Amino acid sequence: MPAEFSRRTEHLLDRAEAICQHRGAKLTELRRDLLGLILDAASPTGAYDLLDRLRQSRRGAAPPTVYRTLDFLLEQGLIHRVERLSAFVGCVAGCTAEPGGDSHTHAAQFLICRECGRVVEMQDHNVSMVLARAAKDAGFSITNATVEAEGLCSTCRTTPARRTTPAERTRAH
Amino acid sequence: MPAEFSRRTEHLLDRAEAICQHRGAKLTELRRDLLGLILDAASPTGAYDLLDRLRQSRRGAAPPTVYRTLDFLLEQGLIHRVERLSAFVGCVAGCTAEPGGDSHTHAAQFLICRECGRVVEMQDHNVSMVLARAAKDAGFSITNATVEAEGLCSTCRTTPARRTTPAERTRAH
DNA sequence: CGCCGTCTGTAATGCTATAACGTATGCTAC
DNA sequence: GTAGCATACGTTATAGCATTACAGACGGCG
Repeated sequence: MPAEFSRRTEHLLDRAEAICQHRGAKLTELRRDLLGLILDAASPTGAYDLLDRLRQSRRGAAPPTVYRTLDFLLEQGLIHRVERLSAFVGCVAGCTAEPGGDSHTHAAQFLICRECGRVVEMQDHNVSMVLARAAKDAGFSITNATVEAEGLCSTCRTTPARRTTPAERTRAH
Repeated sequence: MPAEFSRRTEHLLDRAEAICQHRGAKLTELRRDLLGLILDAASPTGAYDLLDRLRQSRRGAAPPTVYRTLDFLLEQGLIHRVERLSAFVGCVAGCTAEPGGDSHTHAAQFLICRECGRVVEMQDHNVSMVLARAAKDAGFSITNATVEAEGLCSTCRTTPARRTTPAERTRAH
């Protein structure tokens, strides 16, 4: 049976399902469950963490189960991979796009706070444009870019440092 | 005994050694050898590939040998890590900086051709500035950014596709 | 029905990175 | 000189991330 998620997540899942359907792709129960786990997590989550959680509803799950499903979700633009963390995070923009929307790839940038570990997703057009421009000057046409910045978030710059653990971040909401 | 490298690489190694000395860091024989291997390779190289090559001059080398040394070289700005490839590449700018130069971190961007696999390093100020600006608007101060774009290089856009193997790229020059 | 493509299960393996502990060497202070 | 300390490196084991390869299940379609 399908897993249960927060109201917000269930809503995003329904939108994602509509988007997939419109594209002729199937958001199967497995895919829906995994996407739900990712969307419900408060921060980027590793593949094996997801596997552990997935096993609570699917006993037989194994690494390929997760990686295959992640590949699908990445292709559909419903999640992102954060390279520096080897972790995956939901893409609200991808899940709420108009079902008719053409491209499923949109440029994102991630800001990772080295103090509290929190990750923020930006979708800044200037960044993508300037990067594309610079690449073009080098004779290069970009299809897809990874932009991940490490630094301090506004909270951690102004308050005494306190690093949250991954577990704290993961289950919050 | 120290390993032997191309003329160009030996020259870069000498410069790197001067830079380290100026900073009070020691470019030991191990570190020099590994940096030489990285600089001599024609493309980003994985840690275990480097380990294999390193063993030709150091029988006892093991993963920590390599990773510790890579950490040192990264700290000194003599190499970069390409996240998308889990691989390491020499930084000519880092190896040729003025020994008096202050910061050893300079922003770099990588362009990875998905057809031929070649990687180009850019150091575009606009990209760093626009990214820093966008982050600031989100209340974030960047210390360090990963920018890696995938796409097609000028050659691969104009000629029939022909993907080189990692091995071909690695030993070229 | 028989074929084919997609999705998932299962076992094994490979690649990337780190932990933990030991040894050697060189520097500084006394 | 030697005690104390820091740095560099050796060695063994293990943790963490990802893929290969093959098999079964299921649905659509000629």
